[in-house]
Amino acid sequence: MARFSNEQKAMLDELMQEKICKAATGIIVEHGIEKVTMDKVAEAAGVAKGTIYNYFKDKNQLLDTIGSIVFNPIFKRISKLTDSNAEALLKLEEIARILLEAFNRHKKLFILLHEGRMSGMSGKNNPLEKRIQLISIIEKIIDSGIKDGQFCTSNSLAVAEIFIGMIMSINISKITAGTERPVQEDLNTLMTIFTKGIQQKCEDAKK
Amino acid sequence: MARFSNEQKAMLDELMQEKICKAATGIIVEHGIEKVTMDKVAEAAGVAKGTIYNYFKDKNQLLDTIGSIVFNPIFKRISKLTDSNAEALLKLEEIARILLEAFNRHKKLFILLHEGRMSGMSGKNNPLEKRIQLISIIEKIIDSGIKDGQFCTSNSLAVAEIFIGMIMSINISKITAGTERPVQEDLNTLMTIFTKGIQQKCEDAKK
Amino acid sequence: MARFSNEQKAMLDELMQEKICKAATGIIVEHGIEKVTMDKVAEAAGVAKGTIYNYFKDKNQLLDTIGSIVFNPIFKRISKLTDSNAEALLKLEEIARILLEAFNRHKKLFILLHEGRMSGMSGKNNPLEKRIQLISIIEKIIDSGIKDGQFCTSNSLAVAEIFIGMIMSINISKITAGTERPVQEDLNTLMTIFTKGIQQKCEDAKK
Amino acid sequence: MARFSNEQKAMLDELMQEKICKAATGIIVEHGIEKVTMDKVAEAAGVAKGTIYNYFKDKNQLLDTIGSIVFNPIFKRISKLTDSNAEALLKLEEIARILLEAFNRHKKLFILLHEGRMSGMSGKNNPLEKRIQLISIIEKIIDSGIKDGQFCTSNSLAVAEIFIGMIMSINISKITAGTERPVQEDLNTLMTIFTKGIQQKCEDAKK
DNA sequence: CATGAATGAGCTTTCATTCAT
DNA sequence: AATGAATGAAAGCTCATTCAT
Repeated sequence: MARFSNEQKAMLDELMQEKICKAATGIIVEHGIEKVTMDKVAEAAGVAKGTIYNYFKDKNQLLDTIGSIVFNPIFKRISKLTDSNAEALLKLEEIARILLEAFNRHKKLFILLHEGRMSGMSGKNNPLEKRIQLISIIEKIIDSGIKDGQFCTSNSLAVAEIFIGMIMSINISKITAGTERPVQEDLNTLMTIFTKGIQQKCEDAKK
Repeated sequence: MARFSNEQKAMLDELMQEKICKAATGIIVEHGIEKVTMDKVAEAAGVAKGTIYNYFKDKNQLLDTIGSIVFNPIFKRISKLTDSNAEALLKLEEIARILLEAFNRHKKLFILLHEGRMSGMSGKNNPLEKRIQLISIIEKIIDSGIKDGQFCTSNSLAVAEIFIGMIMSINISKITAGTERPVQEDLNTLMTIFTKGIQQKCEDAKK
Repeated sequence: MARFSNEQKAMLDELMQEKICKAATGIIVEHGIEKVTMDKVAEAAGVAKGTIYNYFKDKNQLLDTIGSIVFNPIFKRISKLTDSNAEALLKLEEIARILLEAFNRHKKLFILLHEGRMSGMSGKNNPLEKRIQLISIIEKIIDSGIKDGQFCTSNSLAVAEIFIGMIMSINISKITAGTERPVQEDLNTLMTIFTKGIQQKCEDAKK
Repeated sequence: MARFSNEQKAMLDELMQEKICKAATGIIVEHGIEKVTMDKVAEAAGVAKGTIYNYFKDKNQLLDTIGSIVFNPIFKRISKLTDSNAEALLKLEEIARILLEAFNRHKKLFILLHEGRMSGMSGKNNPLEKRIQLISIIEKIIDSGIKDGQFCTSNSLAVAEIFIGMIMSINISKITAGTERPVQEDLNTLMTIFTKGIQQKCEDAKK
């Protein structure tokens, strides 16, 4: 391979990583993460077992990478969003949209990640860790909405947890029950409930 | 062993099953499901490894049974509830309470089950399967609420999915983020949002 | 195996350990320690691979045990000797005899151990560690011989190292070159050289 | 590559072999022979893994060559010595000096070789084989010393084995126990014991 | 010739399951 | 029924060697 430039090599590397990740992802989606063995990944990817280890330090790193593929774009989009000065409710709607759309892209993999089944995944890409990050982001948005007088709730953390649950549950059902609805429809249903629920005037709550 | 009547035998059998399940559950809760080995279960239960196989076909059946121990009482309570003629909103609140309380009782075990980490769990006790059952029950309650003019939504299934997601997300956070709030508080937060969200007049929705 | 008493069980355990150790030793002797694999040990011992792990925590412990089998009796005999109040030269001769005889019992294994090829062997049974212990014991005997006016040397440690080297070298040759001489003859040759070398009067040394 | 003459090519080959051997030796000395992998050798030598195979048939041949690098100069010096007509005792002293000094030069590498840990080393450079050669040379010197009336022993082979053992044991201790003494001091201790031991008058032996 | 990605045999270890007692 | 020693398939990982470029 001495004939390839660094650039080309990097591309080939990436291609290989992608091939292996796709193979592993396929197994996860098809049979669950606990059925992922390096042998099967190798076979599915059409490479030798040893080859995987040329691209990933070990099984954990492979699974981590798969996690990153799902999570990184999501968090990048959400980061951009939170930095903007859109109003709170719009931000929340956008987060919901991002998560619903991301699901549509990654399908079954997404729910497995969300469910925390990726026990092999270490620290920074641990799905449960990601979930906590997400909730924290949402909590802050809700807090800012309260400050602006848009929302009224005495427990923004619980509300954030609830909000993320609403979204994820829709995603989970799309897999486990095979429900098929356009993202926009789900987004409307979800935001209608949430908006009404949280936008009430605080006086109402006191009654 | 002709000394024992069939009845007595059945009782002994049940006792033994319980002993083994408790041992296994202890390990799950203490160290996570992936650390459950038949050796450890046997040791914790104070029986020989082979003995477990006299009461459970295999490891999967053992894990299944543990799943049942958590889910059965929940579904029994919910069944009773749905058969009653309480009004829809009250039924939903009661389901939320049952699930939030069940979690408090079973703690870590519950979330492991919910998360679907119980890879060994087959069909009928598969947590995801249970989730679908639950959603179906909730959907029917919502439908009846719509018929009664209490609720207004064009997609009762999606709303049911959202409702279950709200509850489960709170439970998940109690483990993963260690949040500690009284069940009643969470129930209030949750029902406030949901009630406002769904109780809207249908005219509002049409606008 | 519930029918066996603890005593009988212990005996069977010991027999099994012995069987496995012998199998492993055979491979070491025949092909060298680096060719020892758990597969081959299992096959040679006529048991399944997993069975070995019922008797030894891991490969290291197996190799350690083999080391102990050789070293423990030697050190037990030598301990008894050093505790006695025999005169220094006699003690040394006895140590030489013990080591030469031990070799005859353990043949090729012994030299491999001595040579430190047992890289897999951990701490306490590391052959090189044992060698150091041995040298330390001999050094003390020489020191006591000096105090008694029997020996004259300015560096008892170096002499101890030399003494052990003489013995071991004879043993090594018995394997590598296949020399066959009665232990007593080698002992005579060895002690003649060593005695004359060290028993010189100190005045001689000063000249 | 027609630009290089055969001679030049041979020189380049040798340079390359040296570079690779040095890299491998460095790893052996630094981390032990069991840590030598072709990857690491290639990296340390600054060549590609495949390149090594252009200069060495396989890993064994590489290790063999390293052995030669240590042993060849030793045997060359010893050869010269035996061909001379110095008297026997002087020859032996010189051999001891050569081996003690060689050790000081090659340190850890030397002992690894001596210990036979170089499992990969085949026939002619097998350290144990070298040891046999060495003993044979020493035996002949002793025999000539007997003929000259200098030495008196009934078993020159055993004495040769003992002599080599004395030297090697000192070397081994320098590594394993970290003893540090000047070569000359060890040489004195060693030769004093050996000389007195073997120079005895034969009448003494007969008593 | 040099390269280094790909290979796959081979390693140690785990553990669900069986079955003689 | 109860036992637990024996089993061996299967896992993750390493590394000497090959070979297309």
